[in-house]
Amino acid sequence: MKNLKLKSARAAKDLSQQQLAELVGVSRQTINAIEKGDYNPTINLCRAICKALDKTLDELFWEE
Amino acid sequence: MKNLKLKSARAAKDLSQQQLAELVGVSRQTINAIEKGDYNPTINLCRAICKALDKTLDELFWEE
DNA sequence: ACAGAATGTCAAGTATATTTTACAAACTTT
DNA sequence: AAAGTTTGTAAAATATACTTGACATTCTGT
Repeated sequence: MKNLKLKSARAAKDLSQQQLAELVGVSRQTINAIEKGDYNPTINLCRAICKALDKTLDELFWEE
Repeated sequence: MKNLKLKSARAAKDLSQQQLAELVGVSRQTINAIEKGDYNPTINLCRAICKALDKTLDELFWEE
């Protein structure tokens, strides 16, 4: 399922997928795929994304 | 670095690595490696572990 | 001390996360 | 409307998460 929390946290910082990708050291397609929701990133990448966006794991990656 | 929060949360539920592995559907070696800290699990596995141990991502997998 | 369970670790294989290249669609600005 | 940027998506290659099997070590109970 789509990760809209990530998408909106990124928007709140006015970053493009490309810019976030560079900040965390992955490709733009990886960020796109995570937002699109059809995959399963590693915890290290999730942590890097959280730090870049000033959020926690629970805020961006928890789901019931 | 070692994940002692996971190790102690597992101990608190009185589960062996083997039992936790079965609960979340991975091998015992995978749980062992995560606790040992020398690798980088996927977020889906982290979420499954959290649910099995009644913890959140921030509680078990956040690090400064 | 012995037996059984739990843990640590290693090597070789398989599954899948991530990259690279590339192109099309949508949105923004001039 | 044209040009530039952002996003969506796909296929092939590479890196790495995870499995399987096996053995040694430590811990627990009898």
